[in-house]
Amino acid sequence: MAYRPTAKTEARKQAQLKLLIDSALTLVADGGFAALTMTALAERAGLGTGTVYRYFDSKAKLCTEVFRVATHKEIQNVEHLAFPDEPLSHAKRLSNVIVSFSHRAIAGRKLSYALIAEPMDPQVEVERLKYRQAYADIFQKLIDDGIEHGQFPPQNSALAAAAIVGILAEGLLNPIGREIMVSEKAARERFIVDVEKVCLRVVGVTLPSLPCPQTTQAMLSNA
Amino acid sequence: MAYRPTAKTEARKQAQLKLLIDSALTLVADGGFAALTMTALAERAGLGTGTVYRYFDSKAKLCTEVFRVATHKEIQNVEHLAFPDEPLSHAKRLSNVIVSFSHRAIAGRKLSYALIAEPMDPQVEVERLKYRQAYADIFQKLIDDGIEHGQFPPQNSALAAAAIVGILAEGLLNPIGREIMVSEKAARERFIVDVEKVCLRVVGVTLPSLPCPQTTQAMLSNA
DNA sequence: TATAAAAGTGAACCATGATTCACTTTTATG
DNA sequence: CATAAAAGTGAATCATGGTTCACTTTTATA
Repeated sequence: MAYRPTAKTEARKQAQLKLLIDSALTLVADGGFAALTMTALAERAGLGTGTVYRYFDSKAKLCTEVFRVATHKEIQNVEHLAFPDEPLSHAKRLSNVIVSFSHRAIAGRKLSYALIAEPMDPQVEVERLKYRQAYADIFQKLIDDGIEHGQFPPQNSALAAAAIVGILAEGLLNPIGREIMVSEKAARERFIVDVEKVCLRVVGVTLPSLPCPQTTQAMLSNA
Repeated sequence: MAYRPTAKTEARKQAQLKLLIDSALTLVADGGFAALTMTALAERAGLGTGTVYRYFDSKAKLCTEVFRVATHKEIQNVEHLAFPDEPLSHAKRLSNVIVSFSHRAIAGRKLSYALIAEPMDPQVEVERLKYRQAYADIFQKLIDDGIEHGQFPPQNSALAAAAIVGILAEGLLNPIGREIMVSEKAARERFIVDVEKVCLRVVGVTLPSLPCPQTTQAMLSNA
């Protein structure tokens, strides 16, 4: 004798959820997480503030979800490049990941920055750490694999992985990197090649074009 | 016939200013910038909230100043190690900087984190970028100098410098690094040595203990 | 169409923390 | 001491933005 949820209403609910998340992503992509307020979101989605709370218990939950969604694709992409279907050298795979990450970061500058570096509530901060860690984990697996196969020298792979994440974050998202991002295509490409070189050097791979002088213990002594 | 500021009152004013900055540093050092509220500061310094405003126009000004003070010493230290009075190899100087930075970061974990990574007002964020850039500038000068003297291979020194900053930030201040920081002294020392190695590899210096297999173009091809 | 469940609403409420200001206290001189 | 300038005060105010809730609208059934 009364109302019952049905396929159609369920679909609508999903659609609304998607609308909210998409709206939230848009807000973040052009104003960072700072621009993601409950009221702004409601307005952008053409809903009332209260309605947002039908879909997300709290702002923290919302941020977390938005973060998760934005992140998922990136991680997937990197994972796939790091462990592709066809056989590829470890160095090449690492290089593919770096280059792809760089291009994507350039394409979605503001969002990339928000995901990897922008200030947020501590509760959401946890998500960012997970995000960075997800990258680091993939890098570490790749490096460990490379070491086993004699492609990379033995090393602290966890640190090397973190280092690469740090380089990507600092190199691409700091003011210099951000300037490069909006510069000419050729300059950007050159820059990305340099980022690639640096990351490869981190794991102990030196490209032929970049001679690597052997350093003796003497050079490190205090003399 | 009236009041005139004198040496004694001036001294008192300076003392109050110092008291405020010291109190602010204490707050930041153990609760991060989040703990630095005007009221908390006033209370810690044993003054009224209004009084704080006699010394700092606004919270932003306060934060900026606190940041500047906290930063100054660190930068000085790094600068001096990068360009010391006695002659030292470039690799050794770089290594000294890394190690010293690491030790200091470990000693003042929370403060280091706050300075290099913690969320703040956009206005103050500018200061943090300057801080990171000040490090990067020193590294870059050192690298350029090293390249000129044939100690480091030619490379994008600006990027390499940013990379080192990124590594220090990510390597020492991310969860893994922070865990290491509170671990046993021996583990910490080992970790710092690894950080040192990674940073040296970034600029193209490979330590004898870490063989660097030559990579051929073939290894990077898609085959 | 009558009904009940769910979705939608936005003004009101609340929490936090910066900022102000009318007032008190301290200080240096005549 | 009388006075004026400066320093100190903290309750009151403001701004921002998350959260709630009494109410309206929509929807699916009998």
